[in-house]
Amino acid sequence: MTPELPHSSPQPLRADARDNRDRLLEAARAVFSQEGLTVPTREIARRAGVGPATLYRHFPTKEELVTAAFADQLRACQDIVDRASADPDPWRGLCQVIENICELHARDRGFTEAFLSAYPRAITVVTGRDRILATIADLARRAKLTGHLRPDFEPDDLVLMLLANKGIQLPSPTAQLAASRRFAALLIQAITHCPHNTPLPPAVHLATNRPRPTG
Amino acid sequence: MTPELPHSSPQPLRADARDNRDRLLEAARAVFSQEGLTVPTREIARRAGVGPATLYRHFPTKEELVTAAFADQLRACQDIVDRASADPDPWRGLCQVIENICELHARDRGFTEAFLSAYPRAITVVTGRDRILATIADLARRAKLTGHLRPDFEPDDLVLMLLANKGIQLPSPTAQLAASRRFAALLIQAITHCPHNTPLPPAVHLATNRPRPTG
DNA sequence: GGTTAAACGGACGGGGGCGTCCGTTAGCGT
DNA sequence: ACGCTAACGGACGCCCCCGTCCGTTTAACC
Repeated sequence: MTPELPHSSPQPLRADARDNRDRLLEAARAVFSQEGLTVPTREIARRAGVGPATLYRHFPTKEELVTAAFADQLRACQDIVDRASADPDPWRGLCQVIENICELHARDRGFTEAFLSAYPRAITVVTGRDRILATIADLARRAKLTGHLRPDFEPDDLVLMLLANKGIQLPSPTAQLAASRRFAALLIQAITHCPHNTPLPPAVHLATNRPRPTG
Repeated sequence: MTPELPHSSPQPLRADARDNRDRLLEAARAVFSQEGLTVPTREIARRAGVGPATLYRHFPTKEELVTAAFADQLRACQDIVDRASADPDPWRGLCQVIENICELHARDRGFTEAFLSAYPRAITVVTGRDRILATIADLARRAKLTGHLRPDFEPDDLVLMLLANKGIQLPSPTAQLAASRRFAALLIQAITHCPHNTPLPPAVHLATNRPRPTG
C-alpha cells in the first residue's frame, strides 16, 4: 500500500528514524514479554517516546511489529532446539527442549502467543515454527530408539504441551517461572517410557496454522 | 443500585420476564460453552431473542450473567468430585476427577474460564471452587496412601493442570475433546508413583482468587 | 545558512463492547 | 374491557483499540 518500505531497508533511514525504530522494537520486546500480545500499540509507542503514527510508519500493522519484535526470540528458540538436537543423547536433548521452551514462555509471555499462531499470517513466525517442530519431531524419533521416550509419544503431543503451557499464566513472574518449571518436569514424567505405563488415547493431529478462531 | 433485585426473587416475576430470563440463561450457557467468556453480551441477547436492555435488567453485569449461567455446571463439577471422593479406591477416584474435569472443559470452554477466576468477584464461583479444591486435596492425600500417587504431588498441582488444560483450545469440538482426553492421560501418567521417577522442582502456591490480571 | 524532503505526532475516523435511558408494549388484576 | 405498572428494546453515551491524515519539525545536503 505505502510506496515506502522502510523495514526492507532498500535505502538507508534517516538517523532519527533508525533510532526510533530501534527504540520501538526494544519497547515492543519488553512490553510483549511482560504483558503479552494484547497490550495496545499506543503503550509501546508511549514507552518508546514516539507518537502512534511513527510506530505505524515503521510497522504498518501490529502483526508486523510482533513479527519483527520476536525475530530474535524465534532464532533463540531455533538455537535451543538445534543445540538439543545435536546432543548425543536424544532423550536428554528432548527433555532440555521441553524445559527450555517452558521456561522461555515463563519469561516471555508474548513469544508463545506469537509462536502459537496468534497471527497466522506472519510468515516468518510460521515457517520458523514449522522448522522447529520438524527438528523436534526428528529428535523425538531418535529419543524413542533409546527406550527412554514412550513409544506412543507423537510429535503433535509437543504442540499440545505448548498449548497447555500457554495456559499457565500467573501474575507474579517468579511464580510463573516456578510453575512452568514444575509443569515441565511433570510433562517429562508423562512421556517417560515406563514398563507399566498405561496406553494413551489416540493422538490429535494439530494443524497449528489452519484455524480461523473467531469470525 | 437498582431498586429491583430480580435474581434474588423477592417477588414473583411476570410470566414473560421469567420466560426471557430462562431463555437468556439457556443462550448464555450454550454460547459460553462453545465460544468462551469473550463472546459479547449482545450475541447472547440476540440468540435469546431479546434486546440488550432486557439482558442487563435481569443480570446487571456480565459477571452476574456468567455466575448464574455456570451455577449448574459448578454443581455438576461438585458432583463429579464428590462421587470420585466416595470411590473406595482414592487413586481411581483422583484419576476420574482429572479425566472428567478435563473433559468438562473440552465440552464447555466457558466453565474453566469462569472457574479459574476470570471474574474473581463472583462469590458463588469462588466459594464453590474452594470447596471443590478442598475435596480434591483430601482425595489426593488418601490416594498417596495407596502408593499409586507420587508422594511429591501437591494439591496446587491440580490447579496447575487446570490452568494448563485451559490453554488447550482448538477450533474443532471433536479435536478439542480428543486433545483433552490425551492430555488428561498424560497428566495421570505424570503424577503416577513410579520407583524411578525423577524428583519434581518445588511446587508453587497458587492463590487462584488473588490475581488482578490486567488493569 | 538555506532548501528540500524525510520523518514526526497530535488529532481524527471507524469499529466494537459494556451498560443506560426513555418511549413503547403488553401482562396482570379488577 | 380497562387501567396500571412491570417489562421490553432501540438508540445512546462512554471507553478502548487499531490505523490514517495533515500540518509541523528537523535531519541531510549543498
